[in-house]
Amino acid sequence: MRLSQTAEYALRAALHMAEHDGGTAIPVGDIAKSLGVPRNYLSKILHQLARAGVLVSTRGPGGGFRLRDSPDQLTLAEVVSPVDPIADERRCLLGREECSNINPCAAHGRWGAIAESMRAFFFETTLADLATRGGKESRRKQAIP
Amino acid sequence: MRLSQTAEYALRAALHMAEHDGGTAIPVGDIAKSLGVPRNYLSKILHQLARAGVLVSTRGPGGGFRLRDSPDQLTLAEVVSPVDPIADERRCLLGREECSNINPCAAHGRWGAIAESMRAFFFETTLADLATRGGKESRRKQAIP
DNA sequence: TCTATTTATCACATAATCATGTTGAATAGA
DNA sequence: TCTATTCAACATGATTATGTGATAAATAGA
Repeated sequence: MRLSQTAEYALRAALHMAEHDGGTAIPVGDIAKSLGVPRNYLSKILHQLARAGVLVSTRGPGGGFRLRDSPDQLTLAEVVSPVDPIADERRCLLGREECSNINPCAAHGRWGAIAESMRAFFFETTLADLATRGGKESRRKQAIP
Repeated sequence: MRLSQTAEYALRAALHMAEHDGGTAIPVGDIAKSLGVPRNYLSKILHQLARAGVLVSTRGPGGGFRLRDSPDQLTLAEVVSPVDPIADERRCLLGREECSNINPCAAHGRWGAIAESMRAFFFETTLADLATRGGKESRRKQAIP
């Protein structure tokens, strides 16, 4: 009942880039060392994010990965979804086919509210919101007060 | 970001038993057929629940599984935890060591509220609350309005 | 051009999850 | 006691998640 390891790495790496944002690319090795996560594995994850358009990769000396957009324009959902199917369609906690929005099961309403708040958190929160570096912590919308 | 397949099976099976409660044991085969899940796999899951004290198993003709307690005395957490570590300690969404309740990261507070509501849902909701069969839908506490 | 740096990609290794099949043990009832 | 029923236990396989290592490709700069 939590983020996959992969998604967690992706999020922490993106956050690290947001916090050390300078428009300059950061090598995988540096990020891996900072976060204390396996280098090669992180490399693959960042590559996935690059293919998804969340990051930009540059090869060769001075290369590395950087965020495609500014941190206040990237939601957690955008970072996580390429590696972990977040907020999927079936809102029903149980896998019941007979349960839908039209004919909801008892869990539907009560769990639905929680699922919705989770969805909102991932889709409304930006990297800038979570970055610890002081300064311009602009945020988009605020679903959770 | 959802229950494991195993936990979902456990929950659905327990719910099925709550809805067909008569103090009588139900064979795995019947439950598996009703839920449309693999029989042998469900058997192992129910066995785990029995060892955890959530279910009682009876062998031989007329045997099967039944709930140890009445549905309004069994929380979702009790059913799910034997097969899926739910609501674990680390409240921090990211795996940051430097993040604790004393020195929280930016995600901490906002995500913490959601994590807490999830925890409450699993620990305060009983099988009776989710059982669709009409009648005595007694509930313990109501954390989520 | 040559070299150092860095991502991209491929091939595995390992463990967990998900699932199936088979056999053994217990038990109710004839 | 015999038999059908049912859980218990074990072995095994498939798939996915997680992680490692080696090599190829790109590129900046001397």
